[in-house]
Amino acid sequence: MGGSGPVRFRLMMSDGLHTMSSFMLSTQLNSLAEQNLVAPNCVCLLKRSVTNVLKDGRPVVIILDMEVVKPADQVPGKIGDPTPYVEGKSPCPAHRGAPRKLCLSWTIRARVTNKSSIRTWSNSRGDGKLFSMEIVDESGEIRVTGFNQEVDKFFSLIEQGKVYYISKGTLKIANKQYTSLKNDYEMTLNGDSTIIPCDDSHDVPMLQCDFVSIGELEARDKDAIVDVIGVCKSVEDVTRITTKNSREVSKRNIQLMDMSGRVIQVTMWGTEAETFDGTEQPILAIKGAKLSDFGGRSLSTLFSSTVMINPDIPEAYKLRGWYDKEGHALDAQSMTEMRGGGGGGPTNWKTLADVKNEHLGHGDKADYFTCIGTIVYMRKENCLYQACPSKDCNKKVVDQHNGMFRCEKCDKEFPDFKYRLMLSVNIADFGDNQWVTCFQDSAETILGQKSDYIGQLKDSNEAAFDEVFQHANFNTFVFRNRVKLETYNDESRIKVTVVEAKPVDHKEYSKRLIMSIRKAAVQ
DNA sequence: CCCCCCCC
Repeated sequence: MGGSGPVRFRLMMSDGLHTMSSFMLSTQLNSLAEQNLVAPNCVCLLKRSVTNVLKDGRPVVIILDMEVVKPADQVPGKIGDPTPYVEGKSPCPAHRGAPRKLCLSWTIRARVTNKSSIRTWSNSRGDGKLFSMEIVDESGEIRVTGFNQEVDKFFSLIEQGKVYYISKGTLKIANKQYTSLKNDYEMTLNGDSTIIPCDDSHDVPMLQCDFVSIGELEARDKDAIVDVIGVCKSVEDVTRITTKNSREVSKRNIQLMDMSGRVIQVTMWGTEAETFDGTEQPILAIKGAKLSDFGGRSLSTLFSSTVMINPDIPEAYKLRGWYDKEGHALDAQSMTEMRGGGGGGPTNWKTLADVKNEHLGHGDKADYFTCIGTIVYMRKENCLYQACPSKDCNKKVVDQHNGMFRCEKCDKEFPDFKYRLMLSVNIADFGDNQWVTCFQDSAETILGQKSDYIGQLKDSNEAAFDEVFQHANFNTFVFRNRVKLETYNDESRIKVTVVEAKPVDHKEYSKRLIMSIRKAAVQ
């Protein structure tokens, strides 16, 4: 049994003729042992059991339901003179004295926890179609695959969440590379297999997860398949991406945090990404997520992953309580570090005073931060420059005063130019203010107009040009900035360049303020 | 007998 699972009790049982020590209590019967109801020499009635065969061939009988018909203190001692049961050698009364043989004519009763869609393949070894499912009973879990005829026979019968009697499949060694299921075997349905729905199924467990702490993912191998549970601390908007195979797919990143105090980025795909609502910071349990080394460590869901939102399991309630009480206020460190500091990763929110107090930009590399800022002043003088008209060249051109404009970078003269923006803006928040430089895109966002139109106004209608600036003043934006100490003429000063300016998402902003207040209240 | 699982 794995190190972190519940205690498992092993029993030696005797039927008066033989003893066998490879009995195990299923965990829901642990209380029988813990309360000493099951004690040496008590007489038990085995009502339900399943037999598993270990890798080395030894059978293990998992006791699913058992009644103690006579407590130990009412039994004088050992009954009979039993000898250890030896597979294939000990005579077995139930088989009229013939050696009992463990054969694989078995039937299991298991719940389908995950069912794939039908997939086709075509390679050098042939082609065909298949579906697979994950099933669980009291004793464990296993993946089951049906090919071709078995797809036709069973696919439509199977409903995720339901319980079935399954008999006569072929077992083969599982390739651990593709699964987080705790079973060394996988089952393939064959021509003899039968699957029959089971209606009385309340006692069959739902799903088995072996959650790995997020902090522990650092030590796991890339491409490992893991089960995780955490709080969806924050969620990014859904985006559409085009894959290498030119397929379009929806994608959404979330930040998942657990009691290790660590955060990891999880990417969800397709419909799951589109419909996921993380605004209430739900608990997310994922069975079979793939660990990637992107950004250090990050996770991605697979077609085979099972994503559960606010699952009804103890781990989820524990996490919820922990997060609401203290976890939310933790300065959690992410396992997923974003390169360049700018894109995609967790946002580095700062007030303008923080930027100065924490000496951002004083290190070797530039720092990136995001702030809420209100425009209090813009230098409209020199905010436009005449740039090279060729695509992707924004170099300032030199007016040749003969109707031509020269680009040094392209080493070419042009009869025209394009206007580009480079706007100095003073932004303020509640505590401080800061001069920042906005280039083309962010300047256009702030001014609400395209640069060529602004240039046109400047040349033809100064009142309208001024009006654009009047209109833009005192608006508030979210600014993502790059900050770096710059030295010239022996003088150092902080230079802040706006990487992106976007409108304030007031819902998100309010949520973050509430978080800050909570955090301040705890400290 | 599949094992594709995407993007930065």
